[in-house]
Amino acid sequence: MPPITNAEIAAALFSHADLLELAGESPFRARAYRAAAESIRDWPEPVASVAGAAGLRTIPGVGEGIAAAVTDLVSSGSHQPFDDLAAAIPPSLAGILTLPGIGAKTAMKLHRELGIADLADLERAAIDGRIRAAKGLGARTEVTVLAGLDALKERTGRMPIGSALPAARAFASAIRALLPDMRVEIAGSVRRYCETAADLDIVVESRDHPGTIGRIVAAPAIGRVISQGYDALRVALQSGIEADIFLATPERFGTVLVRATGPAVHLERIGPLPDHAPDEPAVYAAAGLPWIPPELRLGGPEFTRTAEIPALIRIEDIRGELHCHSTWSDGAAPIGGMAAAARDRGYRFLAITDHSGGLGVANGLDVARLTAQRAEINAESGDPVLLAGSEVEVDRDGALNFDDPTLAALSIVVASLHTGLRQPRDELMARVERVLRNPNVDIIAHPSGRLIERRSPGDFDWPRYFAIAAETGTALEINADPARLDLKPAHAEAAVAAGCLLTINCDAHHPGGFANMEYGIAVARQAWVQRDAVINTWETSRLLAWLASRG
DNA sequence: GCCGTTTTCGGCCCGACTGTTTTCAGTCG
Repeated sequence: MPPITNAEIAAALFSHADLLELAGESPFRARAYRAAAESIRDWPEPVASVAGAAGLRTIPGVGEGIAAAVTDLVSSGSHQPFDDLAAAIPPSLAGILTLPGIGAKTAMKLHRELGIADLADLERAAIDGRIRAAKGLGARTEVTVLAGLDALKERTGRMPIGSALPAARAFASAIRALLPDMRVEIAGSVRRYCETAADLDIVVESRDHPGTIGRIVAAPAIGRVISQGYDALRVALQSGIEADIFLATPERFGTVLVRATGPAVHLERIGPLPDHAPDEPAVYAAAGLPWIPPELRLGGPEFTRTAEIPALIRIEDIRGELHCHSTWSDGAAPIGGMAAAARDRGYRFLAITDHSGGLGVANGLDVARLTAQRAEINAESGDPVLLAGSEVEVDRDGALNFDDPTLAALSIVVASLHTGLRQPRDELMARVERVLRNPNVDIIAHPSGRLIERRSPGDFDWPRYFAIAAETGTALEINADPARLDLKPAHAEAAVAAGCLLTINCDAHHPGGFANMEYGIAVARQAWVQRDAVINTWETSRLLAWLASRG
């Protein structure tokens, strides 16, 4: 029997966490299992080969209890307390917890009173109108369930780029360490900065394919080999992520890299690829084309708009960020720490925009704390220039958390809708219009409210949204958090075409959060955005003048 | 169940909204 992989251990812990939640155990206990599961899934080496409980406990989130469970799972594939709970509550029931509005209590009620054990049972019950038979549940719950099931069916099951790209980089580094003199490049949808990826693709330079494959399969990050050919290999990593590895001789590395990067619609437009091109520019040159950056390979506009490519925004154009958080609200670092991180990136300005009081869970600021914070911001060094701001919560009626004099006293105001995103279109649009028409509001953050693969965007009337934003001069954000990527490329392109200004921000909650800028830049480039439309590429003086000209 | 050095217990996200009640439990961000 092959040793259990990190992904399999993590799956057992995740499943137990769900069952603990259903069983009504302490939510902190369930959370502890999930935290340990994530740590183990992402551990760079096989946890099965980590020796002893003491070794296991060096993994963050793994303590005495979970180390014992993992030891059992490694030695026998099972752990008695897990099996006992799974016998009492069907693990498939956890599937219905993914529906918005259905929590552990409701799930158990549905199980006990209606015999529901999985999503399919629940769907039938909702369609038949049987959910209302359960005490405390009504017709509205049936609607919620059916809407949730619809949203679930739209999920792709792919991993977000924010997980896929770091995983690809880590795996590519591991291969480079085994093959120090060979080129190793990430390819596929990850290289193209697609918002989700099904798997990883890696191209490895090789002069001796059997020998190269022999060295790669020894990588500790690999959980098992799925299939193996002469010049290709498909593996499942310890994390459960699957990866295709393509071998290429130096003479045809470019050909293989272009093909492995795709997508098919782009390759079709290029036509037959040369058999032997050592690098990508040679492939494109053979087709009479300039080299096309991977994120622009979409199968259409990159062939007709080649002249625009050099003018597209680049990450070096970004001069600062206009949306970040500190320990004053839900950030992990004090203002000075965030400023230092921005300084390290060469930024000239940084807006501190902690949450307003309306978002209680995020330790939002009231007016008194906002005033105190402004004093702290003003006491900072001035490199980068700090702007005292706020991420102000928009209430369900479109009112902002702070009154106009308070907003006017801030250097920058970022408005956000975090709640009520499922309102009908006319209510949502009325809220947004009220916010856009407030002259104190400079930026709308993550305009659609979507969370990729987790929450659908609000049902906004986008042409109208962009028309009003263009009229009021309010900048719309491309939120670079890979869980959001909001605006998405099509909307960012439409916004600029309508005359809107944009800003690309990481919404950083800790100093490392600024590293997400590359994702936001990729979105902007996919939207064919040029630098000048993005206000945080502007010189500090121009940005300050723009802010001063507003409310 | 995990964590930490103002630790070996007490905290860990907590307040608003929703749908169902008839005064509130459950869910979510």
